[in-house]
Amino acid sequence: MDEQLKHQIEKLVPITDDEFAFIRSHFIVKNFKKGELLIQQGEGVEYLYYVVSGLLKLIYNDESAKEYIVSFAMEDWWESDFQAYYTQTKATMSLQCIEDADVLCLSLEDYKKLCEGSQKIQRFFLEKSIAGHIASQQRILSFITSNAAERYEQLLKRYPQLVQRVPKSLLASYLGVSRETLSRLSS
Amino acid sequence: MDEQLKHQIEKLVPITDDEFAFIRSHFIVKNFKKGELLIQQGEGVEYLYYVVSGLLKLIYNDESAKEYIVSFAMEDWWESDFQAYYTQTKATMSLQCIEDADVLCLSLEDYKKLCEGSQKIQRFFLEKSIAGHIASQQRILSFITSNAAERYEQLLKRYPQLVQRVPKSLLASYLGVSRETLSRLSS
DNA sequence: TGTAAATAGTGATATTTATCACGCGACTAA
DNA sequence: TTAGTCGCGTGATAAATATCACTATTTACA
Repeated sequence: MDEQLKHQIEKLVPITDDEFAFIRSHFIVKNFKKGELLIQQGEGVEYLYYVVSGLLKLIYNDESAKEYIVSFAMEDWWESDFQAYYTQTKATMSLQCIEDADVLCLSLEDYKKLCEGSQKIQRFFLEKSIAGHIASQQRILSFITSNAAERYEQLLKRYPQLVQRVPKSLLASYLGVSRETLSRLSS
Repeated sequence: MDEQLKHQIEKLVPITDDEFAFIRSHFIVKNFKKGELLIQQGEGVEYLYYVVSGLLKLIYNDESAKEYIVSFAMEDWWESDFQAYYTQTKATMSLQCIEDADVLCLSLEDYKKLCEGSQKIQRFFLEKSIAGHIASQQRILSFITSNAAERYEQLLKRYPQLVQRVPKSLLASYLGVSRETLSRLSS
């Protein structure tokens, strides 16, 4: 678990063992079972999560309780309701476990200490955030330029592992189409 | 112009005059007329841009040269083809001026020097990047949960200034609908 | 192991949106 | 001034997608 986080960081920023020990000391470990909520819409957001293993979904429930998938989070992904986390306001989304998961949790307080204490981890978060922004923009472009069939193709190409692990109804929600329409695309 | 940049930074991170002078020295000023290209799809991306005045559009052209609006950039916005800028690869999008604009330009080399030389500006970029990521996620949510009419409403609420300055055909492209459909919504 | 829930497919139909075609007024540059 | 482009609206029609209803199969778990 520790090795995984260290490796994840070192993909972007080389660090010494001491630096890693400092970084690691700010996280706590948690385990969630399928169906459990890490973040609940309407409540506070305590942590930013790093997924060690398992699979999560970031979802939004509208007034009629209909569920929309904003994002998935698999191994090595960082996830939270960022808006609520950084501003310490109530969550507008929920984060739910869809495969038993081990995660590392970072409170906002520890996040700030960490960034102050380590220029390198701050740079890591900056690069991660930029990568996230670029990925979001790609997904927006997909919505603007492509129909359901094309978006599904792009998803298959981009996250082939995900498609194996997630029911199609969730993929449909992620793509912004009804599950029936997605079902008919395959044929 | 300098005051504007300084104010923009200080919204997130307080800085001294000396620190600002150091930051400012890494930017160069450019001016663009309506229609001019700051970034051209297929070519290199020299700069990250800070918009002092005017209005830009970040666009993607598909094979049939159809144009899609990925983003607008007005006063105080930071814009580029981030993917191409950070990885120094060819642009997959174009950045075009739609109202005469004054911009401050930051090369990748200067960006890196700046981040190394100033912890504060790095934190500024981190916070800006996070904000951008959150905004993108909101827009994605809008695509997943809402139809054209609702997305237009949300745009009106979020960027009322923009709607005044931009032809509806461009707004339609930004919203991912045809101009005809957008036109019919108003009625 | 048995039962309920979850997943997936599909037909029928309604709704939304795209596309093509056209007209009109405003602005612009020769 | 005048032709040309641009922005915008709108009708007719086609295509894409949503919705509702039902079934079959698989999966989870008590």
